[in-house]
Amino acid sequence: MAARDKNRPPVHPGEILREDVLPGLGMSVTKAAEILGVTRQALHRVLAGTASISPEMALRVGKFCGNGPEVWMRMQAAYDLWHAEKRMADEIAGIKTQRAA
Amino acid sequence: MAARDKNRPPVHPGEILREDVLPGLGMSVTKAAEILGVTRQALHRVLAGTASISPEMALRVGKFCGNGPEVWMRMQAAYDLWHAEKRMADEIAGIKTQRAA
DNA sequence: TGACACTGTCGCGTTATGCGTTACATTCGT
DNA sequence: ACGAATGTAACGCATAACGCGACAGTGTCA
Repeated sequence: MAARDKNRPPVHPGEILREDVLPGLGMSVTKAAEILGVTRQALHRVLAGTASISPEMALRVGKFCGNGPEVWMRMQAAYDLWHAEKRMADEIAGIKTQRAA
Repeated sequence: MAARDKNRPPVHPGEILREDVLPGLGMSVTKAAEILGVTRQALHRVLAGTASISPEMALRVGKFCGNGPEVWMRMQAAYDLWHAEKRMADEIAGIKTQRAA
């Protein structure tokens, strides 16, 4: 496993779709969107990183690729978490970890 | 690992908080919410299952418990996925898995 | 009994987001 | 040049997390 640098943002799931999955299948965005049952714009938003992988989208893409939805959910969670962590760093630091009595 | 029955819905993360975490610490909902930096109502919504664990909430609870946000993210993702899968079963079944050329 | 804290809910407003729809400009292959 | 695919943008809709205020029920303690 090539662990990613923790100081660098994780790749957006759409990046994988755009750069690996679709080229690997030799499939256009329009055609993929049609198969997925969403509009090409909705898929494009995911590819461009302006929309997240929703649970619904993860199910679609997971079935489309054959690797299941969990992979895409994990990628999205890692992405969301990294950005939220960066944004809330100060506030989180102020929360004291509790100890069991 | 005690794998859960796939036909039964996964536990909501709030259930763990309510039944294990808070009792283990002997802490009230009001006090916990205060430490987390959210309103007691917001925390209650999570405990009651009427709100999900957002990435922000996962960070708070993860720091609060000391086990990190990933556990809570995974629980929420499993919960969301199970319900979405149930809801979209027919539509997902209609998506054909693609084969690399 | 009365004062007080905790809890479960409800409603409202704010903000954010995924998705569909329509529309427009650009690029590319034939 | 024509058509297909693409990248964007704007609008509306539905959903959802959160804070805030309010109210009722419960339990505890002086």
